[in-house]
Amino acid sequence: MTLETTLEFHVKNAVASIFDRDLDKVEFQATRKEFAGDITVVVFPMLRIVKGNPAVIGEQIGQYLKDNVDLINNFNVVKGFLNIEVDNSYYLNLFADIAKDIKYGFSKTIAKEAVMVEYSSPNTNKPLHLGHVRNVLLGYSVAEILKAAGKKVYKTQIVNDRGIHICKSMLAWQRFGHGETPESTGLKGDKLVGKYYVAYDKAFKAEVKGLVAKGMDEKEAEVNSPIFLSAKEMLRQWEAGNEEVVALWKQMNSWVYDGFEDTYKAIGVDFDKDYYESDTYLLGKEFVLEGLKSGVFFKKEDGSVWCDLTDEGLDEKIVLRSDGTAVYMTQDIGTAIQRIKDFPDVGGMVYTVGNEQDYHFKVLFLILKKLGFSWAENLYHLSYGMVDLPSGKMKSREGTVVDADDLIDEMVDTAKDISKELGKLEGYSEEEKNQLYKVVGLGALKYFILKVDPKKRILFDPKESIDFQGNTGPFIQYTYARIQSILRKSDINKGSEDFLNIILHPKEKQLLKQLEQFPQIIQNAADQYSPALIANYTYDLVKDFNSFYQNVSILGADNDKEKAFRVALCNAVGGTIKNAFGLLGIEVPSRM
RNA sequence: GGUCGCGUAGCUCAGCUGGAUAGAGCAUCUGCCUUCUAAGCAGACGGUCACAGGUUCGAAUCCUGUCGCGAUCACCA
Repeated sequence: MTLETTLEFHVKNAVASIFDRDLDKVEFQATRKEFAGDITVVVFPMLRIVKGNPAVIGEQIGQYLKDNVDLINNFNVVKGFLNIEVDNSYYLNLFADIAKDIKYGFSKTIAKEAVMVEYSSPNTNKPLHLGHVRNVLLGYSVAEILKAAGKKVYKTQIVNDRGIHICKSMLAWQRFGHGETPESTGLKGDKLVGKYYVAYDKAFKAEVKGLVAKGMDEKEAEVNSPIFLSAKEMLRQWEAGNEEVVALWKQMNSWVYDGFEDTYKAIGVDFDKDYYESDTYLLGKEFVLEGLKSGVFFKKEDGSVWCDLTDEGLDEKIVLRSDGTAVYMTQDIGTAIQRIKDFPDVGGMVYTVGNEQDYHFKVLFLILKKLGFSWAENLYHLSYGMVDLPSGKMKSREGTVVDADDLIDEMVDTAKDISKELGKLEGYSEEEKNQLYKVVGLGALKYFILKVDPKKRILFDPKESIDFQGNTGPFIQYTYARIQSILRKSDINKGSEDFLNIILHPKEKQLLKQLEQFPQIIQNAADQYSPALIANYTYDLVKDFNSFYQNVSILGADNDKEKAFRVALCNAVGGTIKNAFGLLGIEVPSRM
């Protein structure tokens, strides 16, 4: 039972006993630090039930609690706020439970019904950039948070492997590539393919320019450019199953997948199952035709198929072109259905996709409901804000992207520079050092992105480096390393000590209050699909720890019992940092 | 134009379903390494919570309108 539920019970009793009235709810908040007390009851909302002066009512309730509840030592009333001082024994009992639980805060049960979390939906014509990094970090973290909150989770990605975009790269490679491969060039596969996507665009623009010079209208020139027509023809051949085209498609996509795999590995994320649009768009078409029969969709004169959403306040939406080919919506319908076929225990899905697609997912979910799938009630679009540069949106074709691999390398280099300057790694092997630089560099990057509310856009200025001080990943990692150092030096065995009559230092009590909140924070983060809540909580915890660390001597405590308690407290805080960061996909170092 | 989102310190961000004098970090300035890692601690400076109304005992938070920024409204994905 939490402190609030216990107190709620007693406050209700107090009101019943003093005023002969029944309260349906008691409102709590943390006591502001300028007042004495640990938790505060807000009296104002009670005035509807109990008439009178809030200060007087608070006084009466406070006195009742002090007289009747062992847990409560003292109280004071400021305006309508009843500040309650809770006996140390409550916090020490709480600590006894926390200390022996290595997964403190995590749900002890796992739901039978699973949720599938989709994150990352890359196109196979270019490398991953900072926008993908945010997507991947968010999705991975939310998946971990849901697990910690007791959900069964499958992680998945959807690879957009078919369409005109990849044909453009293929065509350019055929024309200008001279048979280049990742092996022959030493380039990562995705980088090589991306290079030809850019090459295509360059050739395309040159052709358009030429046509415009000959007097053609620009729009017309774009549609009639020979290289664009060739790309379209290649797509037609692909859909017709032309062997040579399909072979090239497989070849170039496999290069890209190898490249993606390296990047995912560097970031430290994985998937339980990959889906490819080339595998699911046909299933989507099937269900569109079925929906046409059942009246969910209708056909226009030109043969295109639509869904009428005007009753829901939206427009009509196309689900199949007049030539019978699939659109984006078609394959998303197919992919969703395929996933439930593959994993029958999935009862809902989370789509981690940028907020530019809010409308698309609104429509997709409505359509799936109309098709009558029960799981369609439990779909959630984890919509996140774009990552923009000072110059505006990132554009692959114009080369204004922050490449994922480059960014990771830069972060690791920065970590290395700072670490060397500080020179605290005596005795570490080169390999251990390099491993540490990665942990810290990635920690800085991941925390930088995850600490902000997912729905807000992020402005990333490549000229300003990501901080390693203050509210950052490295600061938290550093605190963890400090704790490990203490644990290494302490000769205490962290057995089940009895700490119940320790006299708590205010800094210790503050830490225990902070630890108390962790389980609820995990639940909130899961309910709101927000890693930012975990990040901010961890920062608050770490700030409190550092204040404790700097103001209270741990290994120099007055007696062994106190020392043992402080070491155990360090251990609990360290474990919580590690677990919380695990939810963000961030590792913690034992030294730094 | 319709719809959706955002607007908090010079900069980057917190602020839970309304509660006390709106909090952190960075930057600037002060102190603190003969004691457990100074990527730290303690402190100073910095605010008309875009603006105007409304609801309420009480509004950064809820409602309406205005302004600004962004996204979206394709037989693109």
